[in-house]
Amino acid sequence: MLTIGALAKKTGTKVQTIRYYEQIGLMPDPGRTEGGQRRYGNADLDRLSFIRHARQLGFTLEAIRELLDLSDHPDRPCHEADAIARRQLKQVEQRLARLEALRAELKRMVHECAGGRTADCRVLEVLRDHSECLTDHSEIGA
Amino acid sequence: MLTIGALAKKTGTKVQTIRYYEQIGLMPDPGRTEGGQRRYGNADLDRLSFIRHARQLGFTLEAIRELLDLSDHPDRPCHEADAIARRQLKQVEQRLARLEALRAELKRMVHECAGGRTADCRVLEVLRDHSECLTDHSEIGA
DNA sequence: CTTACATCCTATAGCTACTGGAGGTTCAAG
DNA sequence: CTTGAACCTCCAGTAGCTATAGGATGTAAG
Repeated sequence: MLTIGALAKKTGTKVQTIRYYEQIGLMPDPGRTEGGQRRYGNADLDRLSFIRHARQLGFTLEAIRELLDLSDHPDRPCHEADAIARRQLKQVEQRLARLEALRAELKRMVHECAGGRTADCRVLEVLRDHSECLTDHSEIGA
Repeated sequence: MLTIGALAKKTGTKVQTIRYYEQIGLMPDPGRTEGGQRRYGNADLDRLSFIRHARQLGFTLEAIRELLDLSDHPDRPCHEADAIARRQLKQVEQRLARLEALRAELKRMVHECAGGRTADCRVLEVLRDHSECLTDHSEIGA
């Protein structure tokens, strides 16, 4: 039986994060000691490892909820899990494309900066005038 | 003189977002009509365009605050603006590297899924067992 | 001049995925 | 039996918006 701190260490999760996962129903209510402290077993360790791994691969908590649900029903067909993973892959590829465009633009900005007064700074100039951009980057964020 | 809605349309920003930028001090308090509605001029349009463009390039609002500050003082040396852009470029490159690793892993997962029962699903299996991964992807997010 | 209606106003809450702190309790070692 | 690390709950905060409620304003048509 693991304390929450031991489970946290084993999975590379913060204690608060585990409690948070419990709160939102991603982790089940664990057993408790008489004094009210949480104690975890191997099933909990597996489940949390799954969650953390999926997070590292960029899946949202909602997607992970679905994946866990599928994982809990071994007899159902697996095309749903496949679809979720494909969706994730697509998103990653879109973000990659956007980031590559950003990198090009930033490189251009930085390389053209001669290091004089801010009045002549290419970095600021490019930000001021979108029409100087070569790429589109219309969507926000990355 | 532009209404907030017109300014929003011109810059591809939501009305609420403009009010939010004002609230956090990124946009100045605009003039108002007798009835209390905001009215914007060309300086506001330029400033908001600058902000939006920088956001599209992935700069945080804090970085944008610095860039705007530099932009407001044309006689200062510009190495700070350059440093901010370089920092941003570095971050973008790091994210690119991570996303490329994720893409590889997701591709492998998806391609290995044969489409049977969830019990045999490669997607779920890989998530369950991190040791099956080829890449590291230890940091979270993307 | 009035009415209709789109747009505006403020204030507040919500989103994702956590993280941190205050103030108090429990557990295990010595 | 005492100490002190680790636990507990509850609440607030992060970034960067977005959405809603409930009401006021501005403008164009009749």
